[in-house]
Amino acid sequence: MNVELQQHYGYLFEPELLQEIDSIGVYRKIRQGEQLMDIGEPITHMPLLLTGAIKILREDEKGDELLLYFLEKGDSCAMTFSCCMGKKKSEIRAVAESDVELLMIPVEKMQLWMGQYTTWQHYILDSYHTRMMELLETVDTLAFMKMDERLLKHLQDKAKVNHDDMVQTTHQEIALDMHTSRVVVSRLLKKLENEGKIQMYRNQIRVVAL
DNA sequence: ACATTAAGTGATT
DNA sequence: AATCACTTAATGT
Repeated sequence: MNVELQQHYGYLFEPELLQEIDSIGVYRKIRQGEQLMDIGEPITHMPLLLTGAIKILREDEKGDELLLYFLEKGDSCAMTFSCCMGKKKSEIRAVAESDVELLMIPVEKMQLWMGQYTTWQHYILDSYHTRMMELLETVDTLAFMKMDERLLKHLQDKAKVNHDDMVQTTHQEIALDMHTSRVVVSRLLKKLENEGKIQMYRNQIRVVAL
């Protein structure tokens, strides 16, 4: 049995279900920055995160991206639930935020388990709810917060999912994630640094205010 | 030493 | 807050 699986999901599922997940789930390791899923791709599997974090992005007609939320260990992607039922295509893009280990569960199995295991049912519904809440939070952030607040929140989130106050990124990358320009990011970052909330280095930012 | 990439700045809309 | 044009700084070859 996979150690990480036992560790992060052991308390959620009964032994029989864990056993099934362990034998059926396809173990995959993804390096940081690699893409797991793209917009328009059909969804065949559902990911169960074991280690690391994934960022979920939306894209507009022009190919500009916008970060929706992060997934961490113990999380799964809500989009798969709704999409795979009707054999729909993905509406989002998933990119490994850090090195990631995960188990891929075939859609058919996840449907089967819905009827077989109540713990699985709860997990799926609960996960769906959590994703929905996160989505609402990002909507709030976009609608009500100013750029400088959004920027700080983004850095804090990034620090959180990576479990490191040293965020490894460039101004350009942040700008892409937040759908703004690099110049704006640079200026706001400097402001945040003056306020003592962060410290800047090349390719790195230390988040002081967590 | 030179080229490339990241970050800083002032001006304009 | 976005864009342009340009400078400066850090890093790789």
